[in-house]
Amino acid sequence: MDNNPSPTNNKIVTRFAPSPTGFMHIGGVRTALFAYLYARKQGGKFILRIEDTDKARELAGSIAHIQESLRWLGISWDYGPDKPGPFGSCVQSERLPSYRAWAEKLITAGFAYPDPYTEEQVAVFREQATKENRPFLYRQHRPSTFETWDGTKPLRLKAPAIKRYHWHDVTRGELSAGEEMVDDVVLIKSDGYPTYNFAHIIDDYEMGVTHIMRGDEFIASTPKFLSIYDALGFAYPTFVTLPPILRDDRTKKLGKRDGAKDILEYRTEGYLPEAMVNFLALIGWNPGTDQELFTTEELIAAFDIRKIQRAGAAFNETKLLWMNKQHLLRKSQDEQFSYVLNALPPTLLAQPQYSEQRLKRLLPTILERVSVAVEVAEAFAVGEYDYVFASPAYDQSLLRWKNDTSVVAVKPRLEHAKTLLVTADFSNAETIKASLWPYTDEVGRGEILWPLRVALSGKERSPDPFTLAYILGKEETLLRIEKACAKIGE
RNA sequence: GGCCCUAUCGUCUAGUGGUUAGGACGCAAGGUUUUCAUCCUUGAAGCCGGAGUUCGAUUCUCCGUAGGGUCACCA
Repeated sequence: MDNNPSPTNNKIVTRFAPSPTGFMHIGGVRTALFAYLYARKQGGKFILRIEDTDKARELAGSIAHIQESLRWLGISWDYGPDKPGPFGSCVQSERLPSYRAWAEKLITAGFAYPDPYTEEQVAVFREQATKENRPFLYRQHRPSTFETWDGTKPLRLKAPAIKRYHWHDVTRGELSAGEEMVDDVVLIKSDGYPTYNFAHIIDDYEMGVTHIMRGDEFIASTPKFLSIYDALGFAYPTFVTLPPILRDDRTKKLGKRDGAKDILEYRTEGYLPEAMVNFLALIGWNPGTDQELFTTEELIAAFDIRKIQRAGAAFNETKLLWMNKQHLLRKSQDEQFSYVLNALPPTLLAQPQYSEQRLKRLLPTILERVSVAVEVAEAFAVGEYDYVFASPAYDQSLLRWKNDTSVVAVKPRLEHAKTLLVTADFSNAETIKASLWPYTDEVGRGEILWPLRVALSGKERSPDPFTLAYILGKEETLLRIEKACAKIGE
């Protein structure tokens, strides 16, 4: 139970325990994040444990990939595959003697026995149960006498009690499940590796894990776990069930088979790790206030497991985009500049008018139109900013303001604007605007601002002419107006 | 099929035995001294259904309904 734990309680230990079977997606990362946030909030420890007890499903490179994913997000671990703890390795395949020792104790105590059946025989039992529409229970076939375990057969738990189990869950309250959920589960497989059921309990015990955060798919099997705790004589840890993350359409849980992306793909697309962390924290948790934008430090300070949601939540990429933009806008100018620069095609630097200064002046314009780096790349790929780094080529009829009958009418206005700009102060868009403003009042706003903007950008849609003039600088601005005027004369 | 979990705008969510049910994303309209974008304002949009308890239920209870999970020598 979570009885208002002290913020300096060093005894809090949480863990994230993935199996190295591929990349990490949103769901796994969110579980890791909550365990991390809680440990940091409580001043406790966070362990990254690798559950590699299924050799068949293991995928080479997964461990490194998982670590890279967490590091990208700033989720740091106190003990992990690269940092053993006082309890030894954080990789289950390196902890086999420990599982073996506990298994022997259970055998001695009469709580474990070798499975006398072949896999085929057990499969027949299971098919029979399925055919009869009842849950499969191995213990209904438990042998009356136990053989000696030679390590070649699966070792099973002899469930210490066939009963309804009750337990407390921080987010779900009082839970229970009937005896049909209690069974003689496999503890050690015939290949000598422990099952998840057994190994995670031994590890959590030996590593001093106090709070277990995990998805709600584990609620159903909790009675099986509790039987094992009881047989081993371990006290139960605190259970914290996390709500599932659902697909966009809410039809099912987000999973790898249903298009869940590798979390590192978001990095490739240019999402900021702090935005991703902020976003994930708010799926299934809330601070109880209206605050939505958090730094990771703020999340740690605000995190409270009692505010974890019960219901499943859909993953909504549109809001992630918005959140990324908010975090991007809060970055320093230097950080924003390198962010944008990294997203740009290398060919841009070869553009005739490219300069760092011009790109820097363009920066606010870019950032107010995109949310993430891939959109920056896309904007440049479709030529949205071509005019900034090369003289625009365009149809002169575009220069005509809608109130003018002919494009010729705008020429004298552009020429006058040019004379005003010759003496204008170009230190920013506002000063440029000030020099032009009286004249726009005189001839009409659209009458001069539209053709001026088109003369500078060549585009139907673009930033305002003052901003454009500032980005281009005085020399280039005057040159482009001149060119536009010349074009009208043709 | 058994067992278990869940249910507030389209989405993420706040909230209470009596509230005009609040915020955010998205959407729509208007405005911010031309267009696009930004920004601001406004708006549409919700308590799954039925009983019960109660003076009063979105809130508590029960029954439905819907969705999800689970019943491996996977985790």
